[in-house]
Parts: sequence; C-alpha cells; structure tokens
Amino acid sequence: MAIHPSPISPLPAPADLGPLGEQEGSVCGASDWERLSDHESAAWEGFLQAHAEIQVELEHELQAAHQLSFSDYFALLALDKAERGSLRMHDLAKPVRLTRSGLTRLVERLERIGLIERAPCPDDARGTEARITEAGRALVHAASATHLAGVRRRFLARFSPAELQLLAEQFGRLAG
Amino acid sequence: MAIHPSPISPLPAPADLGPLGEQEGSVCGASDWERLSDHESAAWEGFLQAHAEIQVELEHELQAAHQLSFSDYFALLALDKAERGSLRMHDLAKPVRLTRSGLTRLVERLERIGLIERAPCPDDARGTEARITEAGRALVHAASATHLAGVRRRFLARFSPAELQLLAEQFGRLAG
DNA sequence: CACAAGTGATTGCGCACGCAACTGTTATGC
DNA sequence: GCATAACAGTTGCGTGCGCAATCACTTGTG
Repeated sequence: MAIHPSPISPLPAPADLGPLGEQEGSVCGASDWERLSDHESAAWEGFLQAHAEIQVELEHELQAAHQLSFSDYFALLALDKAERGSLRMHDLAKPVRLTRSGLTRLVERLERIGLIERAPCPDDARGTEARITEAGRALVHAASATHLAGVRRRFLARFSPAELQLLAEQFGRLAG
Repeated sequence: MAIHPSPISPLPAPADLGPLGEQEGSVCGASDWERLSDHESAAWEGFLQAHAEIQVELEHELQAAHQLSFSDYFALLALDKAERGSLRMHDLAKPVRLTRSGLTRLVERLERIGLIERAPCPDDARGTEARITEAGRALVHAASATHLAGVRRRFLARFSPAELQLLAEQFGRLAG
C-alpha cells in the first residue's frame, strides 16, 4: 500500500465505506452496479496489459542493446531534439515524466557517464541547464534505431494506417 | 542507465553501433529511416501519454480513498475473484505483474495489516497460499467502486460502445 | 532599497521492486 | 533408491524514484 507514508489523504476521499462497507446488505460478492461490461473490461484490461507487456519488452531491449533505461532514453531524446541540445531541468522534467528530484538524480547519473553536461543558466542564476554531449547524441541516435524498431514490431505493425490515425485521435481524447 | 547492475546483456543485443555509430556519415541530426510518420508517432506517443496520465491519476485516487497502491489492489482483486479466495504465490504473481520476490514483500505487507493471510499449501509443501480475509474483501469491494468510477471517467466514458469493442480487439492484438 | 513571497534545483529519507543467491521440496534418470 | 535436476518461495542487496524540507536566487510591494 501507500504511494508513500502519506500523512493524510490529500484528495477529498470519496467516502471510504469502511470495513464491510457496501451499499446495501448484498448477501455476497461484488454488487453489480460497479461491474464492467465485457467490452468495457476487455478494452480497459487490454489497455493495461498491452502497455505493461510492451513497456517491459522495449525497456529490456534498450537496456540490453545500449544500457539505457527508458528515463535515460527519454531525457537524451528530449535534449537531442531541443534547441542547442540543452534544456532547463524544469522543462526536461515533463517529457521525461519525472519529478524534479528524480530528474536531478537522473541527470547526475547521465553526467557521470558523459552523456550530458550541466551548466548554470546564463539569464537566471537559479536555473541549471542540461546539455547533451556528442557522445550522448551518438548514443541516443543508435538507441533510437533499436527502440523505434521495437515500437514498430510490437505496436505500429499491428495496425493499418487508418487504424493508427484513429488511435492517435482516440488517445488524444484521453489526454489532459 | 541500468535496469540493474546488469552483468552481461541477456538479450542478443542488436548491434550497439558504438559511440558515433550511425549508418552513414550523415552530417547532422537523426537519419530519416528511423523516424516515425506523424500518425505513427501520434498514436505511439498518445498511447504512452494516455497510459501514464491515467495511471498516476487513478493510483492517487485509490491511495487517497483507501490507502491502497495498484499492486495492493490488483492482488486483493485477484484473490477476491479466486476460488476459495486463495491463490498460490506463483499464480498470484502474474495478475499482479510482479516478480516472485516483489510479491513476497507485497503479501507480507498485506498480511501485516490484516487484509490477507498466509498458509502452507496442503498438497505441496513447497508452496504457500495467500487467502483474502473478510476485511480484505470489504476493502477491495469499496476500492473497486472508487477505482471503476475512475476508470469510467478517465477512460471508458471517452469512447462509444462500438469504439470500445474495437479497442478491445485491437489491444488484444498487442498481447502475447 | 529592504523584505516578503515565489520559483528552480538539490538533498534527506523511505520505500517498492528486480536480480541473484539460497533453502527447502518435489519430480526424474539411472 | 539415491543423485540430480526442476521448482516454490524467501532473503540480501542495490537502485530508482517520490515527497517534503531546504537552499539559492528573483521578483514583486511598500
């Protein structure tokens, strides 16, 4: 349990029914109102399952071929695509999907192995810029080849172009 | 880097091109053959993004309302659905998507707070059975209400029944 | 210009989890 | 029937990461 020690529920906490809580004295088993239809649960569980499988497979692949985790890869990728190959920590956090503290550690590791460098931000002395090195660029390009091939094989290749277009739109609906 | 200390690559390692590796002496930037089309990348990135967002939101919701992590929830759910409310560790590992060692720790925690119990397996002295308690059942039923409402709101409600059916089939293609 | 409030990044701490090694038990081959 | 292999589960250890507190700097506001 616990995402963390979690002092007190930060959210409104939609009524913990407490032990034995259930709406009515339903004799046994889960009540129906909370169940999913077959299509619903197949879609949802398929979504979770597909993601989980693909994720671990691709991550192992990347790890085996280039000793890079997904976080490493996404960080390098974001920097590679960025103007001048550098980004402030704050702006790097979002694409890598890490908190600022997690990112600090990540960048520290990547710096230690020479894939990125850190420099104080020129216009704002609070900030730090992470810049990708040549070694970092070379590695992320090689890694991209591996990774994208994996993405094609495990995901893209299973759909027609029209399906992909529809999926893109559908996933877009789920965002933000 | 590193999913772990990772002694030696377990996979065949599809040719690490080494530093500066790239097919040709392309002057700069990534070569085109490894790029994704707009629809492709929108679909793939949308998939990752949607999953990440929904996942953290639902997990926080579950945590806030019932102090349960996803792992906890899935373990309890699997046990609740199981014959006699009990499963061997080995069989519980798959639905929870944890390694055996991770599961040992998880079960230990859930036992400590009285949501499940452990007993030696009657017919196989190597095995251990985890059985959900009444408190565990009550909690997982309450948690289901919260969780499924979240799934509806964040996922199911964004699609028509026909879309859900198609999605279920499509995600099924990605499995195994 | 000083002093609060806001913001970027880092650090202390704790925790969940994977891997590899180990213990104990059940199947196999000779 | 004993040795060896396969298997279930646990444990030592290391690691990545989130939260909360903290430091450093910047930007209001009087």
